[in-house]
Amino acid sequence: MNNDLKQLEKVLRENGFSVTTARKQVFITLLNNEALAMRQLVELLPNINRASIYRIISLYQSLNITNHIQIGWKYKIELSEIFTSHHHHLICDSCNVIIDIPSRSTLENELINIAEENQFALKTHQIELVGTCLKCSKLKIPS
Amino acid sequence: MNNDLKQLEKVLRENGFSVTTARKQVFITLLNNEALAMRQLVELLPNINRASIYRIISLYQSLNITNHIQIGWKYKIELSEIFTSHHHHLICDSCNVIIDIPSRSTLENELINIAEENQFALKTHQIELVGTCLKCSKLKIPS
DNA sequence: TTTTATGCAAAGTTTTTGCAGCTGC
DNA sequence: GCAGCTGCAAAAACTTTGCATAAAA
Repeated sequence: MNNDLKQLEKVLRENGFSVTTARKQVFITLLNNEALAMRQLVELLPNINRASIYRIISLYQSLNITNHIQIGWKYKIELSEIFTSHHHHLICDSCNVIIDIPSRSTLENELINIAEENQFALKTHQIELVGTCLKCSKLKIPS
Repeated sequence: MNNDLKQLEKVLRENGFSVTTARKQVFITLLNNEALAMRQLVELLPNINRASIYRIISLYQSLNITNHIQIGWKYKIELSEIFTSHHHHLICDSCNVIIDIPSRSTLENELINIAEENQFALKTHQIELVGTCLKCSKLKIPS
């Protein structure tokens, strides 16, 4: 069976939660897609009730299975670094495309230092770079 | 007159928007407070209509006067680095306190490089470190 | 069989919209 | 005076809740 799915089951069981069809389906959907808005998730899973999807994502948040990423006023859900390689985001403020970029150790170490200096037990972090992608920059009419 | 307020007026005028009482009040409220949820902003400004506050924040977002910062499912609004010194956030997942930390050039340069490598015209960025603050770590009952 | 999760329907929140009237320029 | 804002009220979108039923352990 899929390795990621095994990992999901492990996390759920270790924390005393059941492994259900709905929870697996939500997980698989996130695995097969880029970051999704709740609305998209609901649309992609018509056989699972809206309220259940909210409850599942809420659980996943608290178990650190997913992350929220902020895009302007809205947010999207993606699997956390337990399941995807750790990365950061370039977000185009024109076309809203999200480009995943792998992290690098210099950056990561810097963050670890900052946390230590503030006596902060770091669990996770997010870096979002907001700007304009090459395609949109080119499209822009020069003033 | 307040220097920050002058700067606000400048940004508004340069982009062809009027300087109104409501816009100044929203700005001053953000200036005098830590990051605020929309609901708090609405409560702090009972004489300005809810819808207007949304419209103002929406405008401020697009002019880069404010930023959204993500806290779990929710977000808060704060003034952008035009008005506050550029900083990042340590967010405690237990008590939700937000600690502002000044940035450092090594970190900033690293981000600039990443943007360049991806041919991305960087406008702004956010870094959130999520974990547990010293106080909450101490409170935790060892298992 | 007992506990835990889901579906459904309804309520609660948050955000957006259209339009009339007021303000800033 | 005109263009652009704001207030108001209503709608739309999003999220949460309680309880009956179904699925997991």
